[in-house]
Amino acid sequence: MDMSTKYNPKEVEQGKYERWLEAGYFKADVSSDKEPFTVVIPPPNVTGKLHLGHAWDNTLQDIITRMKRLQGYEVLFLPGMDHAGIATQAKVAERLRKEGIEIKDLTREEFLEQTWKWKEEYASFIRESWAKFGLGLDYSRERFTLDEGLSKAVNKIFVDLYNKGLIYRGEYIINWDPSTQTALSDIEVIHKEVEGNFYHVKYELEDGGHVEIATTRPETMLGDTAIVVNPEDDRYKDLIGKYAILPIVGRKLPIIADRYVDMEFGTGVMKVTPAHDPNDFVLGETHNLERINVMHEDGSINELGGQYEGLDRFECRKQLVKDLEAAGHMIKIESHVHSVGHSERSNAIVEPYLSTQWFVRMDPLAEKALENQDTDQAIKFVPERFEGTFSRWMKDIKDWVISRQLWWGHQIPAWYHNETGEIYVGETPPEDLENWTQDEDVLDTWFSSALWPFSTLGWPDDTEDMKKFFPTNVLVTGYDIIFFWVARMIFSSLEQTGQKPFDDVLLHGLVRDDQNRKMSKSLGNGVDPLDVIEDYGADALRYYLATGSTPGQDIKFSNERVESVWNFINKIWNASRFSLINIGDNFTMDDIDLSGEKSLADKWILTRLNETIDAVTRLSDKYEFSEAGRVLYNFIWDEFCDWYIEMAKIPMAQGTGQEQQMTRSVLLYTLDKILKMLHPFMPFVTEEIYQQINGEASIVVSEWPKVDESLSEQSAKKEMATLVEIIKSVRQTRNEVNTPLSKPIDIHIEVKDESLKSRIEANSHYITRFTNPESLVITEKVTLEEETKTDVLSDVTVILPLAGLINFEEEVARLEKELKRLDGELKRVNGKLNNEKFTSKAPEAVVEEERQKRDRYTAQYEEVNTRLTTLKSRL
RNA sequence: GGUCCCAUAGCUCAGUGGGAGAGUGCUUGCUUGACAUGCAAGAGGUCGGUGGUUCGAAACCACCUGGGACCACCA
Repeated sequence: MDMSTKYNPKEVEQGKYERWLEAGYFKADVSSDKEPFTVVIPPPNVTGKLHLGHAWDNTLQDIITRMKRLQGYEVLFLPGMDHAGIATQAKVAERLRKEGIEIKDLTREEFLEQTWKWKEEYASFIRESWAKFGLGLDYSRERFTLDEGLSKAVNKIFVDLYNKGLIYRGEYIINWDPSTQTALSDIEVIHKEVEGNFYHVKYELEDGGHVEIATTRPETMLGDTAIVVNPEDDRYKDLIGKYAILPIVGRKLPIIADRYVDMEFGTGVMKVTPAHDPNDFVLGETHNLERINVMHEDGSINELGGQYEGLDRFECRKQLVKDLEAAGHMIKIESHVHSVGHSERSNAIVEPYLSTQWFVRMDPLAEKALENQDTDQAIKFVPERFEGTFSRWMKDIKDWVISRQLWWGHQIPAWYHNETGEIYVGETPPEDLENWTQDEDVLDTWFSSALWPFSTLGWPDDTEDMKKFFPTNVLVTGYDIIFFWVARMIFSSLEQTGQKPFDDVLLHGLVRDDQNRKMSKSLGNGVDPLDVIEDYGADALRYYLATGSTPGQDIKFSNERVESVWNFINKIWNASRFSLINIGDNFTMDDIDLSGEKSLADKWILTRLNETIDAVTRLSDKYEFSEAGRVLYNFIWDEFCDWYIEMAKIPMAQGTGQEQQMTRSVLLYTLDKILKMLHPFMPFVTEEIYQQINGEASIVVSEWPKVDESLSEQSAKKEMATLVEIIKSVRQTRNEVNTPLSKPIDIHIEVKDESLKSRIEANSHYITRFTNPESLVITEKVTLEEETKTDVLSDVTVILPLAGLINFEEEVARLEKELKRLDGELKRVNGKLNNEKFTSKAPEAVVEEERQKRDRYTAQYEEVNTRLTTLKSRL
């Protein structure tokens, strides 16, 4: 045995991960006949280092897979990373800019070369973090969303969907980020409440008079092509079919009617700008209006903006407002809070923009995904409520813009004929390639992430991995990416493989700081998981993250709690030290023999161990790790350490050889099961202790504990409960009368039941051990003339003669209070039992429990009452 | 506007139909031979409010109050 008195995470963690990898414990064997269990890691972006959210996510995956590995499954925990198109491109561009290089001065190839370098750099940071976290990943199967196999899958799916008519190209209003100059999907746009203005502009009518139109984006009026009112609106009915004049520009705008207009809102008159607003775009389509796009891709005004050409959109707004005011066209400006879309990545204000893009037709895919939830193939969401989040989103989903005007990503497998303009879409380039030009755009990152559970296993090829490890078993991720990722994996997998991508989805929340703010780079409030590991060790961090909240709830990061986990691990460490010291060097797992005569402590702890194994297994299967962790914590600290080990010290100090052997067996047996149950939560320290016991053998590939009913004895629990009650009673009194354990006192225990009396006598050495009596008398009837403290317990009465230490009157008062309490309990219990509705409707077990309580309280009441009477007679 | 989550001890949070719990903090005592990062004893809660369902509600339902998240095209 070589263990310091203090748990040192750095020493413990040193070198373990490398040894696990060398031994190949995490390598999944496709030819194994064991049942497979598969988890794919949610691929982190290669944009930066891993944060606490990753640590949490990965810990849960690792706990699940380590547990399954111990339970005899062929486990595949597959690692990989995401190229993260926009985010990575932006980071690389930023770094280049710092080096004085502008992205537009590079060719596509040159830029990609730089980006691959970046990717390699960050990939190694990420792998270092995974190692620190202790993740049991099969690196032989590591994937990257841009690698060859995955690109093949992406192309195949693009072509398939195109051929099925589920991917199309067209000119529509999309969300445009003028900063990164790319299209964005709806969910990449973050809406924020912004203090803006409502500009009320006067549009003169051709025939005289005017209408008042309110807008929040006056610069878009440069692209107005109509005025619209509600056909039912009496105020404006007459105007329909006439013309208004666009201020400044002077264009004639037809006044049209459409029920879309809300008569109650604003002035009830709306300008229509089909090229710069999604609703106006739809109006433009139904009414066949011209689309005038007045902006360049960088958000500045183009030549169609006349005198404003070249101005940035917000500069143009200012200038236009000035000009409208000068021309007497500005009626009023009201301040107005409204929600404005911002780019998730660049935070630039998103411009609704007319643009030619590629889209996925969502309705048929969404329908399939929703229908699947009504079959026996339904995906189980944990917690359940997120299935609602998923289906609500799927139900009114819009088509998905998948093209991005970037370089870093999967270039769209579409080619345009240089002369005819004909489109070719295929997995391989057209044969006469010199006549064709490939689409410059790449696909949305999430298009490839959506294929992750099967593209990583070799799909579309009919690989052995696909056959063995797909569908995967559980996907663990944050609820914040249900739309981005989970939903898209589900419809993609159902469409492409005909199977669900995973059986279960376990959703966790977000990591927040101590002020309950989301941890983010911009706030600078992020906590680096590697710093936490440096201070407390990976095992403490993992246990904290796994048990710090329930599924779907956010976690408020607390250093204090991680520290208290460190204390717990230190406790485990020292309990193991005790065990190892006491079993000695020559006793091993093979020497465990539980067939001989066991002490009460042995029987009790083995019974409780069985119950703990059962509970931890059950709770973990339901992903209730905080409960499983609590059960383990209580068993280990409160029962194994505080009671069993203390009791085991007796035979170890003064028992016979046989008794010592049994104690060694039970100690080691229990410790072994404890370590195995803890291992998924804290892999490093459990491995260290396991190897202290077993030498080279690794706990990683050991076996999950099983309940052994032959070791359970329910009666031991009851006997133990009585002993604990007696011991606690004495301790309590010792505290009250300020008599430390070092000072022996006389203890009398009155037991009316003969068989209970003999059982307590047989175990009196435990009472002696914990209470340090001068004399211990266990008898049927105690009669003492001196002053006593009397504690009436469930089955026995503890009487301590404490002449001079306790006050007669106080003792009487205490007993009276006790009598009153028992009286209250009795009234409550009798109230229930006398209620016919209770006895007839409540389950028999519950009624029986109440009856037993009544009997116990009655006996206690009588006992206390007798004592009290005696005591009073002496006053 | 719609949907969802949260409200339990000073603090952080478990507990989802039959005895109000843990960690931490606080009080008191203890150099007990694994651990003072520990041991023992203790104080501290009308489980946000109101009403309902039930023999029985912290838990289930409705409404209300307060906090938070997400979704949504209101010019």
